[in-house]
Order: sequence, then structure tokens, then C-alpha cells
Amino acid sequence: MARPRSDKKRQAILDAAVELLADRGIGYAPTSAISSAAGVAEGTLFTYFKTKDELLNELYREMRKEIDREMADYPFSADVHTRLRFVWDRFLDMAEKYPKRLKVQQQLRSSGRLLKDAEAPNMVIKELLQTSREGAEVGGLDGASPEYLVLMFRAQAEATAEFIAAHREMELESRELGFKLVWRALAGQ
Amino acid sequence: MARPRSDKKRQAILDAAVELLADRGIGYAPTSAISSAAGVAEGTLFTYFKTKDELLNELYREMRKEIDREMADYPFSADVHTRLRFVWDRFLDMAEKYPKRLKVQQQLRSSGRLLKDAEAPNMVIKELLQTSREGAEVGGLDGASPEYLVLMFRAQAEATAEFIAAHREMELESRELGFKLVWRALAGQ
DNA sequence: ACAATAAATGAGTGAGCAGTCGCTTATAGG
DNA sequence: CCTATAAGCGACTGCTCACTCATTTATTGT
Repeated sequence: MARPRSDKKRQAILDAAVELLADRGIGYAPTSAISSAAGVAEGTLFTYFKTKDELLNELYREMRKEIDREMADYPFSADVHTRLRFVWDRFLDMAEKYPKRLKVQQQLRSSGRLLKDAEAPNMVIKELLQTSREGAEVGGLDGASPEYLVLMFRAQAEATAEFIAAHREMELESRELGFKLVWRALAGQ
Repeated sequence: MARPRSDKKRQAILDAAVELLADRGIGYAPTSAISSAAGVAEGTLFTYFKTKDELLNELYREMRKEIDREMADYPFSADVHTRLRFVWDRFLDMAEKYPKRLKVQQQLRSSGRLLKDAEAPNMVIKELLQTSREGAEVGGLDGASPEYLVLMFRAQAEATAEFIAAHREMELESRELGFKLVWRALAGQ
């Protein structure tokens, strides 16, 4: 019986937030700047997100959801090497397509402002846990904690994305080299 | 002919800054809270650091200097494996002794508030660059960019420190496993 | 067309912040 | 001991920020 909220406006706010958070940092990106970059009034931002912290958490959740979406055609039944490589490539695709998102994710993770549920493992991580277990068997790392292996994998992928962002011309070789290193580490060659 | 500045007070301010930045985040740690945690007046903070940004940059530089100091007895003439392992262990020692510093370093690096000179490679990084080159030869990665290899090394070390912080009881095995992975990756077993 | 509802707006508000300043106090050199 | 100098102090200032609210506007169901 009333005016509905607009998904477009909500998305515009989230997109503007990514830009400003990446460029200025969480504590230095005012909600007023975010709303004006999104093309809405200051008050409007708060009908979509009750507080700035809620916006930050929601943004983090949305970014993770989109990663999950990107991984939709994950080859569940392929061998470990193929599955790991799939995640590796999709992750780097995303990082190149939206270089600011990675930065924002890192900022949010080290900000202490994320609720626990926002950080809960998503589909990709769950799948990686399983894959890591299998990879560990292959590499004789049976005793290793899968959580740790996933952390290492992510660290490598993020470092690679960071390097590629700074050296675009080395994109392909860095992807290959990076995965070679990861695979050597996990599976022992 | 006048009252000298006190190294103790300067250090107290830097120490208090680490605590508050780690707990609250850069944009949410007011200088007033830092000065009072350090036991000095608000104005005093600004006789030691002209602005908050200068404090942040100085803090980052000091943390790097202390890492260099920690690496003072680096075994320059030992073999690659020994040297890498030395850096690995010292890094993790520091991370366990001062868990908040690592967090603050990550925050500062992703904050966009560091001047370029604060981020210039320090002694350890320069040494790691050289070591990585040699490690790459050992592992048949001769074409690889040493900068990239160093980035990967740091990423692994930070991930390991993070994991150990969350799982103290797995400290020793994580150190071993982590280095095993790094060495496998770099040198190919 | 109309009434009911909620979105949209942007000036306003109170809190909190980085940095200042006039004053007090400690220290070094003479 | 005395004087010059700068450290130390904390109330204060001007500004910015997250969030509110009275009003206007768009949309929906009848």
C-alpha cells in the first residue's frame, strides 16, 4: 500500500561504499559522502541501513555472496587439482574485475567492526576445507588442520592478487607461478 | 637551556597507540584516548607528533625498526634454508610476543595513510629478496620475480601468525608445518 | 480518483574529534 | 641561584560526523 524500497538504490549505496572505503578507509569515509556518491539523500542511506556499522556488515555479506555466485559452476566431482585451480582462477578473476573489493574486505576484517555471523564460512570456504583435506592426503599432510590450509590458500591468493594489481603485465605468469607454488606446498609437487 | 623531551613518554605514547589502534581501529582511536592511556596530557602528544598522521607513520617506522633489531644476528653466510628459517622463526616470535602489532601493521598498510618512505623495504625485506632469488634457483623458479616471492613469504608468515594466535595449543606444529609448506613451495621439497 | 502508507529529502542536532593556546613547571647553562 | 627556554598541561575551539525529523513525494490497493 506504499512506496517500495528500490534495489537499485540499495545497490548504488553499496557500490559507492566500496569506492569510498577503498579510497579513504573505514573511519574516514563519511556516510554523507557515501550517500552523495550514490546519488541519494543522507537520510535515505539510513532507511536502507539503520547504522553505518550495519552498512559495513551488510556490504561484507554481499561481497561474499557474490563470490559464492561467481563459483556457481564449481566442478564438485573433478579431481583436487582441478577444483583448487578453479577456485584460484575465479578468485583472481574477481580481484581483477573489482580491485577495490579486496581492499575493503581486508579493511573490514581487520577493523573489529564485523559481527561474527558476517565472518562465518561461506560455501567456497566450506568447499575449500574439504578440498584441502583431500589435497593434504595427496601431499602427505594428513595431520594438518584444514582451517590452517585454507588460511594459507587465501593468503597466497590475496598476495597474488595484490601483486598482479601492481604489475598488470605479469598477470598470466603470476597466476601460473602462484598456483604452482600453492600446489607444490599442498600436494608436494 | 630547556627541558628535554622524554624518550619514555614518546615510547609510552607509541605503546598506547598500538593498544588502542589494535582494539578500536585507526579511525576510531581518538588521540585523546591515546594520550590518556599513555599517561600524558592531550597537548603533550602533539609536542611529540605534530599530527595524528605523523604519529601513525612514526609508529609504523618504529615497528619495522624493531623487527630489524630483532633480526640483528641474521646468519648471512648460512645456506638458504637456514636463513629463511631464521626469518620465519623470528617473525613468529615477534608476532607471539606482540600480537597487536601485526594487526596494527595490517591496518596501517591498508589505510592509505602511510607515506611512501614509511613503506620502503627494510633490511629484512632486502635480505629476503636476495634469499628468495637463491631459493628460486634451488627450486627451479629462476624466472620468478623476487618481489612476488617475498610477498608470498610474508603472506604465509602472517597467515601462520594469525592461526597461531587463534590456536595457541598448535603453535609448534603450525610453525613446522607452515615452514614446510613455504619451503616446498619455494624450493620444491 | 483517492486514501493510506512508507520512501525520499536535507536542514538540523548533539556528540566527539584533531589540534591550539595561555599558562605553569621542569631543566640546562651561565 | 637565576634566567631563558621548551616541555607539560587541559580547557577550549571550530569542525565534522552519524543520525533524526518534519515535510514532501511516489506508489499501491480500493
